[in-house]
Amino acid sequence: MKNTVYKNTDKILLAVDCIIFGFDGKDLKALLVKRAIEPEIGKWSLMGGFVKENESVDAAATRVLSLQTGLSEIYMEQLYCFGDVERDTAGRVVSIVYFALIKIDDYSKDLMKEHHAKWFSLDMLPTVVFDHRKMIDLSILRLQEKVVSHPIGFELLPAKFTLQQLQALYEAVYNTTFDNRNFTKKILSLGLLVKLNEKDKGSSKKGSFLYEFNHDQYRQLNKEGLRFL
Amino acid sequence: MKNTVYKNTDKILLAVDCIIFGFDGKDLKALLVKRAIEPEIGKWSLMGGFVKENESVDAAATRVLSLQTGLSEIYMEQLYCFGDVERDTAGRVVSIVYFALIKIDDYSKDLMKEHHAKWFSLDMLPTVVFDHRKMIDLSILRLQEKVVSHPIGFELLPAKFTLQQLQALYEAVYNTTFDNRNFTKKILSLGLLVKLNEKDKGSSKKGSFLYEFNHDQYRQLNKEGLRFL
DNA sequence: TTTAATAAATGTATAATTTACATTTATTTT
DNA sequence: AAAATAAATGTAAATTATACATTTATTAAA
Repeated sequence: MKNTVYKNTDKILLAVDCIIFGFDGKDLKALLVKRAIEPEIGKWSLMGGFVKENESVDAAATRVLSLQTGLSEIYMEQLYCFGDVERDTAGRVVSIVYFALIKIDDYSKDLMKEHHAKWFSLDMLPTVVFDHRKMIDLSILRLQEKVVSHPIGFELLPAKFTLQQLQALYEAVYNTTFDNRNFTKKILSLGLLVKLNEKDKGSSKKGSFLYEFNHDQYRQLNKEGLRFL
Repeated sequence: MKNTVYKNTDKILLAVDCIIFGFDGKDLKALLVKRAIEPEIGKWSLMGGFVKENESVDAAATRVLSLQTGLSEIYMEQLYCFGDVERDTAGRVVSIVYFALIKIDDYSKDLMKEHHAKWFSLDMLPTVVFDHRKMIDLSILRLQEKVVSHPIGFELLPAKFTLQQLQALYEAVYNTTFDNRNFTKKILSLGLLVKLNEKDKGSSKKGSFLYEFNHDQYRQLNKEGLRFL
């Protein structure tokens, strides 16, 4: 496509950066990579790339994510456009940031090595390039807002999980603790969970029952705009 | 600033579009203008303009808004980046959309004529260019989310207003009706409003008391993340 | 085989919040 | 003085949220 009509206007480099959250059963983590190009090569960074002229911004984000994680069909949404003139020290680049939620085990160790990627707990993040810290901070806020009305456990937990894991996830997101009786009561009352006839024996002698999400009910609640905690 | 490092990447035209909401005491309205350039010249459109190479995206939005409405220091936030390849029929243009809230009377009739602008009730919107309808729809959703936790009355109502006006605003945003006893109770319990010793006699023989926002309490609640209705 | 150890599962009473609902009040006009 | 009009106001019932401790299932050790 040619810009036949809009003459003499300033074209700008457009990038996408992706912040990827995962949950290891205990902590919320963000996936960072060692930056592969100058400037700041080798420093920790969000996954990013440039938007091509014939590519939608969404497609660019999907491409970057897929290229670096090997994952597709993951939960992703646009977060914010960072557009300060001096945000990238090497030139004018406006960045559209996306945030994604993945099941931490879906991301293969091989790809991790290949792209020099590493999971960091949110309270142990290293220094990152440019304005990426601002991006991460904003994404954590967005995640918290999101969680209020969207059952994100879906995206971050394995298909079968225990109530303990689910509660730990919510506690990690909100950085707080909940009374487990009240938490269980509330979550179960939503009809979102299906109790399985299977136990996870990993963490106790008694074992704890595994649950699955009820996808239909999830979609229903998403539409109606439920309110979680 | 020169892009000295990033070679051979695709630069893209960046635009900002602004959706401006106002409230006339009865309906929520959006401010549209007749598009001043080709293509689609003369059609209804959001206010927009191109981002300059040496200008932040935020600054571009502020500039566009200020240029066309004469207003500064108005409530504005970034909404979303629309980045489909074919969204603008005349070339590749990625648009960052902002949404703004203004007091409807602050926008002078003269400027309105000068820029061929017009307020439209949200349920009587005309056909608009490109993907502006999607932008408007998304902004209405955002406004509703916003209202849950932010006292936007501030931005949309005159400094002195009646409880009736405030309730009408919330009813317009949510497109519903509230019981006026419960609404009053709830709003007053937040300590957000200051009752004045003045009445507005415009709408009844008895007249209704005017209120002001308590700015300190507003900021406080904003920080704590209150929950409205 | 009994006992000890461990984490999972569960219930109830109280407090807080939300909802539903109709009458009285202040003022102006006739 | 009476009628008309919209504003202002309270209470009881239902729902939801909170605080809080014991019992249960299972395994490992005695």
